[in-house]
Amino acid sequence: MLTIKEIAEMANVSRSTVSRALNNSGYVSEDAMERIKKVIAETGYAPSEHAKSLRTKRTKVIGVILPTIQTETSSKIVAGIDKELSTQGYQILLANTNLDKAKEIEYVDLLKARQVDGIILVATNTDPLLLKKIKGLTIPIVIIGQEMEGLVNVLYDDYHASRELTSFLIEKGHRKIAFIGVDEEDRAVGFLRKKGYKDEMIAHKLSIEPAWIQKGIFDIDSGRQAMDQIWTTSQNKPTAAFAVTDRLAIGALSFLKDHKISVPEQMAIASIGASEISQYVDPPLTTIDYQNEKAGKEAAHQLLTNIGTKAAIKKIILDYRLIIRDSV
Amino acid sequence: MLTIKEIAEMANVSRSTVSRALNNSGYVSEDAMERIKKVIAETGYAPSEHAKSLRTKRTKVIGVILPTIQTETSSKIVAGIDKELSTQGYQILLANTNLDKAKEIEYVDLLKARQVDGIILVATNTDPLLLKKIKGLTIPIVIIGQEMEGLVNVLYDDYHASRELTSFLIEKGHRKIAFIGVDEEDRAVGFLRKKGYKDEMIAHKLSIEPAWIQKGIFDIDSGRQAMDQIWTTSQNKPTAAFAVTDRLAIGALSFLKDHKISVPEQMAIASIGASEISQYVDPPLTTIDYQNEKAGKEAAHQLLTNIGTKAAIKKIILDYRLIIRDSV
DNA sequence: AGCCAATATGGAATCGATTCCATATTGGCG
DNA sequence: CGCCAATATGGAATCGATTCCATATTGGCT
Repeated sequence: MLTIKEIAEMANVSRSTVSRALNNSGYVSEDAMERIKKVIAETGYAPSEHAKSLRTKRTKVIGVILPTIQTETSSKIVAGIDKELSTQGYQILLANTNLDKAKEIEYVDLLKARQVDGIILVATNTDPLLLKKIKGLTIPIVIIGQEMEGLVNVLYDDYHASRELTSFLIEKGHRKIAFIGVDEEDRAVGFLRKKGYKDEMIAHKLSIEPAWIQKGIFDIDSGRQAMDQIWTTSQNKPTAAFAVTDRLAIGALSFLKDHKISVPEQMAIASIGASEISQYVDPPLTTIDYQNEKAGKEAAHQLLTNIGTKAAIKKIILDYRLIIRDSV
Repeated sequence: MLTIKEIAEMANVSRSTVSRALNNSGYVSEDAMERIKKVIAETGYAPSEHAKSLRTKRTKVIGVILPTIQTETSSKIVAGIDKELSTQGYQILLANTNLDKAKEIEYVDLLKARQVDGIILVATNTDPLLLKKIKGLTIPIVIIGQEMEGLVNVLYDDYHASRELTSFLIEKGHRKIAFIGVDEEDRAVGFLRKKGYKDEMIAHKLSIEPAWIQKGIFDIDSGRQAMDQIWTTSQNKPTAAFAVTDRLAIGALSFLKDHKISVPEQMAIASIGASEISQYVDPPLTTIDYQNEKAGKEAAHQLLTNIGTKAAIKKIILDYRLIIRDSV
C-alpha cells in the first residue's frame, strides 16, 4: 500500500504539499503540482479513505438498512438511493436484516461505528426499541415506508391507496370482496392497508365475512394458500379479492388458474405494487404503482440535504397511481 | 463521538487496558474488566472502525461491483453474498455501475481506496483494461459470471446449458428454432449461449435462417421486439424460440399473446434464468435454473478463504438444472 | 524470607491522512 | 531599492484506535 509519504518523497515535496495538491486547497506551485500528478499517475496511488475519515469525520458512505434485497420493491428503492447518492460521490453500505428485528437495531450500532454519514432505513415495523435507538443517533437518518414521529419520513399513502383500490372494485360492481393481507405489526402494509379496505367497505355499507380475510407472508406461495383458504372456507364466496402485494396476488391467481376459476369473471384480483411482471401474468393485474425508485431517490435526497445541517423533520408522502388491467 | 480515551478515564484505566478488554487479548484484571464493561454499557460506546482499520489494515467490508441491482439475478447474487459474509461479520459496500464500463474500472479504484478486504465483481464483459486493473490489485477478488484467466472465477456453464436447452427443443420435435440473444461483448450471456445454440443446431444438421437470430438488451420489451422481428421478417417461420434470459422470453410471450399465436402449439419458448415469476406467466416457462444465490454464496466463500492467504486460482463451475414447464 | 515467572498496567509509537502554524520565497509598487 | 503581502513549502500536531515495551504487582515455591 502506497502512502502519501512515499508520494511526497518521489515528487520531492512534503506530505503537506501533496495533501494540498490532492484536495485542491491552493498554495501549490505549478511545478510541484505537475510532479505530484505525474507520480500519482505512474504509481496509481489512492489515498486511504480511512485515514481521511479519521481526520475529517466524513466518510461519503451511507448505510442502508433493509429487510431483504430479494424483492423488486427493495431493489427499486436501492436503485433509487444509489442513483441519487452516486451523483454526489456517496456509496452504499448494505445492511440486510432478513426480517430480523434484533438485527435491525444491531445494524444501527454497526453503522454508527463505521461512521457512515447517514442512514436510510427501509422499515417494516415501528418497534419502540428501534425508535429509541434511532432517536439517540447524532447522524441524520431517513425512514422509508413507516411513519415514525419526530423523524424524516418518506411514506407511501397506504391508507388512501387501499381505499381507492377497494373503491374501484366496488365501482366495478363487486360487493363481496376478500382481503389478503400481512401481519399488522407492519403498520404500513399490514395495518393501514387493511384499515383502508375495511373503512371503504363500511363506507359502502358492505359487510365482510371473516373467512374473506386471510393473511400471508411476503411470498407468492402464501398468496396461493390464502386464496385457497378464502375459496374453500367461505360460506358465501367473494367475487373479488384485494391482495396487499403483487406477489400475494400472483399466488392467488395461480390457485385460481389451477382450479379453473376464471379471472376476472368468477373472481377479480387487484393488488398494490405494480411490479414489472404484474402486466405479464395471466390476466394482467390491476395494481397500484408506488414509485419505489422515486422513494429511494427522495430519501437519499433528503438525507443529503440533512448532512451537515440540522435535520428538518419532514413527512414526505409520495403519490400513487392506479393501473387498470384485465384482472378486474 | 465517544473515544477510547474517555472510556479509559471513566473506568480509571489506561487506553491500552481498554483496548485489551475490547479485543479480549488478555492481561486485564477482573476488576478492571468489570469497570470497563460497565462504562461501555452505560455510554453505548462503539470503537471507531476507521481508526481500527487504519491500524489493523482490516475493514471487514467487501466491495461488490455489479451492473445493476434491478434484476432478479443480481439481487439473488447479492443475497447469497450477504448470507455468507454476514456469518463472518463482514458487510457489503455496493458499487453499482449501471452497465457503464468506465465506472466498472473506476469503482475498482474507489474500493481499493476504501481498503475493502476483498472485491466481488459481477462481470458483464472481459475488457482488457478492466482485467489489467484487476491483476494489479493486492486484495483478493472473485469474478462471477465471466471467465477471466488467472483469477478466481465462479461461473455458470453457459455453453453446455445452452446446448442442452437447444437439444431439448430438438428432442421435442422442433427443427426451426429461433434465437433471442444479447450483445456478444457479454461473453457469457451473449457469446457462449449463442455458440451453444449454434453448435447444437449444427450437430443436428439443422440450418438457421438469419432472420431467426435477433438481439435484445436485458429487458422485457426488447424481447417483445425481437419476437416481433422474428415473426414478421422470417420467410420460413420457426416453431420454437430460445431466449437467453427469462425477461426476453416473457417479452416474446407477450408479443405472441397479443397476436394470438398459441404457445407452445404454434411457437414454443424456452429460456435461461428460472426467475421466480417464470412459473406464473402464461404458459409457465421452460427454463434453466442457474442458482444465482448459490453463486453469490460460493463467491463470498472463496473470497473469505482467500483473505489473508495467497489466492488459489480457481474456476468454480456451477451446475444448472432444466425446468420443464408448459411453454415447450 | 527471597526469588522468579506470570499477570496487570500504562506509556509511547504507529497507522495515513489533514491542517494549523511558522518560515522562506516571490513580485508589485512607491 | 526596500517593504509588504501573497504565494509556496515544510514541520508538527491531530484524529482514535492497536500494540510493543517497560515497569509494577502478585503469588507460588524452595
